[in-house]
Amino acid sequence: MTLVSDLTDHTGFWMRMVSNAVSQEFARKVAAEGVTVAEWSFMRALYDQDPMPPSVLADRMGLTKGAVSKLADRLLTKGLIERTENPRDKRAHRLSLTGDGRVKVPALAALADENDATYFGVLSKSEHDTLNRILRALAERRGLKTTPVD
Amino acid sequence: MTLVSDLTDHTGFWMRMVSNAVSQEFARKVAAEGVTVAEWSFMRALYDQDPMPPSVLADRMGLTKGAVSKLADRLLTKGLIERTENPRDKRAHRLSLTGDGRVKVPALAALADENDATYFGVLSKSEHDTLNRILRALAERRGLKTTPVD
DNA sequence: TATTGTTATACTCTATAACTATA
DNA sequence: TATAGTTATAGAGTATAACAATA
Repeated sequence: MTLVSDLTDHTGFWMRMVSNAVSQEFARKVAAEGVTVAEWSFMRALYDQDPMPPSVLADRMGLTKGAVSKLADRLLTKGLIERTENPRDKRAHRLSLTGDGRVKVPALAALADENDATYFGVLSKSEHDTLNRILRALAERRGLKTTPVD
Repeated sequence: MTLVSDLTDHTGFWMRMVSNAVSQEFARKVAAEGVTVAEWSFMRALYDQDPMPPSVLADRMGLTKGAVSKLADRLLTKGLIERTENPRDKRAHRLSLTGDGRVKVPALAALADENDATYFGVLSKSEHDTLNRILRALAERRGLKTTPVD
């Protein structure tokens, strides 16, 4: 420890380094399927509960309404989701996966599995379990519950 | 584990979530000092070795030359660094901290210390050591050696 | 008036590629 | 021609705020 702490003295530094590497590699993999990581998270959320209003999706993903609108626009252009009006409340919209979108989700999930295995497969079972436990504890302690997308 | 793996099945998901929270909180703290996280990394690198050509800084930080130029422009405007010509090779430039910039580094380092303590202080000593060890091992295994900035 | 969404604007981070000046 | 750096352009991610339509 020098008088002025070094960047590498911080756990946050190493976490950011590893996290960025994992995410960037995953971004490259999903790019081959024509989507970004944020779009994958968006589609994965709809896969479980579909249709869903933009407001709920924003809450789930920890994004603003504006950010969700922008993501939705891109996915609409790609033909992966649909946007329909709610007849009961014409202010409200409903987002859902198209057939193409629904087909794509398992392929993207497989890429996520593969990416995780590549990065964390070098750990022993016990190390991997410990890492998962610590990360979940940290997330819970800070009240994190949204989906990070970058 | 469902047929299609969930986002939360992946260690990468949790790491991204925690890492983003730590980084975003740190970004808010350094914003109060008028700089971004990328600018802090930049200044911290110059604090140790000053002056330094943009090309070396790009290599250290894992950024392109263009990205370094842009960051340098912002720090110049803020009066935190200086850019001078190398008289031996007039293509080459040298970047160094100004007096103001040098004074600011220890304050920013203190914020980094504080941020790390806030987030990881909830872990036991043994957990914290294990986390550090695993993160460094993962970084080393993947050949990571640059400074993440986002 | 309050709420749901979209649109406009802006800024950071980052990359690629064109360009300038010098070697 | 090769190299150091800057500038131009672009796209993702994100936020705030103004706006439109509806309740």
